[in-house]
Amino acid sequence: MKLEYTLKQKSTKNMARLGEFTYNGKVYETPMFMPVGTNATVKTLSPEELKEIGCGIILANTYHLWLRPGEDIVQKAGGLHKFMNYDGPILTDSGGYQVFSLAKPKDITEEGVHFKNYENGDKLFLTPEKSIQIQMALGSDLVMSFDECVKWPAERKYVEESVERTLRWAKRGKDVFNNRDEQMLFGIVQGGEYEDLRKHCAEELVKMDFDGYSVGGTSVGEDKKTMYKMVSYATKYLPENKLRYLMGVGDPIDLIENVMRGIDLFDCVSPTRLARHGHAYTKHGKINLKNSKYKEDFSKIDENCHCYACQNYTKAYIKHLLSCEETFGARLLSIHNISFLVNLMAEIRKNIKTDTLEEFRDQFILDYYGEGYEYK
RNA sequence: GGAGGGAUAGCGAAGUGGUCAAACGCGGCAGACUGUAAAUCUGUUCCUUCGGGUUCCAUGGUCCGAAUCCAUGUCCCUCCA
Repeated sequence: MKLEYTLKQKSTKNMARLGEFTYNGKVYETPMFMPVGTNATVKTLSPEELKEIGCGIILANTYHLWLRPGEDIVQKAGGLHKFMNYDGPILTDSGGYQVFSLAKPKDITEEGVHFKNYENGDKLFLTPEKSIQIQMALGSDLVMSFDECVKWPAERKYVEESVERTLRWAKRGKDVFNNRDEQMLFGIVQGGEYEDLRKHCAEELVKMDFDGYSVGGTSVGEDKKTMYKMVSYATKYLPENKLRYLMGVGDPIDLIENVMRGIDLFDCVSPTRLARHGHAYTKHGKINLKNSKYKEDFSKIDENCHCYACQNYTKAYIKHLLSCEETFGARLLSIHNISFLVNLMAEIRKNIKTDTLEEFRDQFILDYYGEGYEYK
């Protein structure tokens, strides 16, 4: 059954919103953070661990699963949920980010985008229709339109053309999707840092009436102030009764700031990638457990954290695991980092209820960055 | 006892007269990472008051100039007895 969003409460001071949806009989609250599992697995973690952490929606990637193992195989397996043994909601990205990360400008055409398989050199061509068909075959719950995630900075003229193309692609994808009962389709707002382009893109998508809306083209190298503007320019024109998903954003402070700008869903590779690279989020900022100063530090990663890693292991032990390149270190840090963001979202929701999000943000910044923090 | 080979920065290993403070790899120390080509990538790694100083087993020598050539010594390895 299609997941249905209900708006429960709005802040009186900013655009923050509290909402919920039910999936397989379980109620999930938004705003929410969604960990990324590109290849139908959140790197190093099992579905059971994800549930224990308190994750709701997780992500998978159309592009990667299309190439390997192929959507037909996932379909034969009984769909993505069965294939990867995750019974919570799954969102699939459309391949739009790979337009940003893998394709060159000349590879982008009106019809679709040419890619070269980095594994074997095969020529690939992904179209909006194909992306939606793959996602339908995968059976994810939240399906993303195929879009162009534009680099930053970009010339206004280019962004203008790109937005129009992304709108045409959204329409083409939607026609193929044909309002399926069991899946939601999201339109993606692009438009770079240009307010009128964001507005135009949002309004045109809303006219097409999607099940939810994403804000894309952020976290591509811009400074935080610019990112926040991009988000405001988009959410301002989106309907209140639909989910809004900010794609690829996961820096802790960005979660708070963008909830205040009306975002419900976030995803980011940071917690898992940083974990594999030895870093941990803490209330007092990000730390690098590989640093020699943790060699004899027998304290928890974060005194305030109740995750499995913090309950049972010390910094010194995790540092040791990282030094030996033992995979358990990356797992423990992945558990911790995702927990940190999941817990942060819970704190955010609590503060929306009491309408104290701004005070919460100010205190968070003070704890995390110390005095004199400036948005960069 | 005899014959040969070798000793280079924390480790492994290039280099065999000037362009060598010495490639490269590992290890060490840091940094980066935002819809994952990422358990990856980048920087740094003799000392320094940034002028320079002291290095390639040790000592002596040849040469304008030596990690590189010669002599002696020390240690290690292989083979033959």
